[in-house]
Amino acid sequence: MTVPTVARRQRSLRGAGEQLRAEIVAAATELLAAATSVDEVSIRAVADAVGVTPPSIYLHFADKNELVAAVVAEVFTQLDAAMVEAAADADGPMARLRAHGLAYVRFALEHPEHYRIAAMDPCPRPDVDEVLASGAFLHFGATVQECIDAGIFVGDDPLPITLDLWAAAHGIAALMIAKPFLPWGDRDAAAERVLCAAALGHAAAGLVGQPLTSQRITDWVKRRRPGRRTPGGSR
Amino acid sequence: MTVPTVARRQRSLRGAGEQLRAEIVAAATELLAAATSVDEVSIRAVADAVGVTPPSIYLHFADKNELVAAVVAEVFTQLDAAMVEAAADADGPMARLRAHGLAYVRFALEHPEHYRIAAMDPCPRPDVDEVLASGAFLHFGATVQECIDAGIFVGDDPLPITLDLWAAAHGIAALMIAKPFLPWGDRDAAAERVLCAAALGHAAAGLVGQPLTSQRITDWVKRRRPGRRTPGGSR
DNA sequence: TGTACATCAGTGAACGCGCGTTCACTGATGTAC
DNA sequence: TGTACATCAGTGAACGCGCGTTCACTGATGTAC
Repeated sequence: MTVPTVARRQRSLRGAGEQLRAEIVAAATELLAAATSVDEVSIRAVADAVGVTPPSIYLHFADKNELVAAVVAEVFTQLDAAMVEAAADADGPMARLRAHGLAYVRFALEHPEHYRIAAMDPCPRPDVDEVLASGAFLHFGATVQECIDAGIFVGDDPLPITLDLWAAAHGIAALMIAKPFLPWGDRDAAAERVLCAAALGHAAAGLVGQPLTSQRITDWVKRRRPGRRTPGGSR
Repeated sequence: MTVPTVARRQRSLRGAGEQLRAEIVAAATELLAAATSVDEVSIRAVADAVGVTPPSIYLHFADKNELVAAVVAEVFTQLDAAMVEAAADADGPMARLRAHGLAYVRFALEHPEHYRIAAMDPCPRPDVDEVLASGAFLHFGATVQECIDAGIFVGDDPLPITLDLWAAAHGIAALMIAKPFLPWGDRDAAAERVLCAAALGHAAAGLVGQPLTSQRITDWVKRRRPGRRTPGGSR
C-alpha cells in the first residue's frame, strides 16, 4: 500500500534537470514544517511528495544532510525577508531593531519546526559563514550599528551586542517552542518584553559606563529610586 | 561482534529489583552525555552499559520515552543543585540572581547534550509541573521575588520576570550549544553580559514605569545622555 | 524437616519495520556524420 | 534525410542495518503446609 501520494511528476525536459532540485527543496521544506524532527521526514517521503522515486534525490544531493542544509538555507532566506519587510516602515534605529526582533520571534513561532532545524538542532555541517554572512544576521548587525551611531548603544564593535540581542530573541523563541505549555500569556507581549528589556539593558549598560556587576546594577537602581522601600527585610 | 562492553551484572537480590532502575537511569544519563541526539542512544546500548539484556529495561520503563523522561528529571535535579550551590555564598538578591543565572549557563555548557534533551528538544511528555515545580524554577523564582522585595524589580507577580530572565539565560546557553562555531569570545563573559543586560533591562523598565516601546527606550537614553553625539547622520 | 509451589529478576531469540543508499537499467531527446 | 550514437533524467529493485519491542522461558529465592 505504498501508493504515491502525488501523481508521478512529468519528467523534466532535457537541460532542465536542475528544476527538480528546487522542487525537492520545496517539498522537503513543506514536509519538515509538519514534522517534529528531521528524522521524521524520510528521503522516501520527500521523493513521494515530489512525485519521483528515492534515487532521484541523489541526482541533486550527495546525502540527506545536504538536502537538510539546503532547507536550512531556504529557511534563513525566508527569515531574512520577514525581518527586512517588518523593519521597512520602522522609524529610527531602535524601532528598526524592535521590528527585526519581533519579526524574528514571530517567524520562529509561525514556523517552529523550520526554526528548530535551523537554530536549535545540531548543525550537520557547521559553517560559520552561513550564519554570519546570512542576510538576517547582516541586516540585524547593521541596525545594531545604527543604534551605536545614534548613541543608544555604546561600543566600537557591533558584533558582541548583535550576538547578545540575538541570544535574547532566540531565548524567548526557542523556549516557547520547546516548552509551549508554560504560562507565557500573550506570546507577542512576552517577546516584546524580553526584547525591550535586552535592548534597554544594553543601553543602560552603556550609561553605567563600566562592566556590569550585580553590585553596580543594585547601586544604579537604588540611586535612581531614592525613598522607595529599602531592602534588608528579606532574610 | 556484539560482545557486551561491560561484564554481566550480578542479578539483584530478591526484593531489590528497583536497584536496577537507578543503574539504568545512570547509564542512560552517561551515554546521553556523549551523544548528539536521543536517537543515538539505543535501548540496547543502555542495557549493554548496565550489563543486562534489553528486555530488562522494560521491567522498569514502559518505553524509551519514559526512560528519557527519567533522565531529564535527573538532569533537572543536578541543575538545581548546581544553581543552589552557586548562590549559597552570594550576598544580596541581585548577586544571588546572577549566581543562579551563571550557574545555569555553565551547567548547560558543561553538559550540552543533557541540556539539549532537557530544554531544547521536543518534550516527549510535556508536563507543566515538571518544569514549574522543579527545584531550579522554584529557587530562581524565589530569588526574583527577593529582587522585587528589595525594590530592584517592579511587579506584583514574579512569574513573567522569571520567565523573561530564564529566556535570556536559555538564549545564550542554547545558542552557544547549537552554534558553537560563532565568535563568542569568552563564553563566561558573554553569559555574564547577556544576564546582566537582561536584569538591568528589567530593573530599568521598572524605572521607566510604563510599558516599554522603542520610542520610550530611545527617549529615556537620550534624556540621560545629553550632549553626546546626536543622531540624524544615518541614512 | 521436607517438599511442592509461587514469585521475582531477569534471559534468549526473534519480529517487523523503515530507513539511507546503491546499482544496473531504461527510454526519450538531441547530435554527428 | 537517415541512422548510429551519446547524453540526460530519471526508474525498479534490492541491500544491509539497527532499532524498539514482545514473547515464552529460566533458575534462584522465598514460603506454606
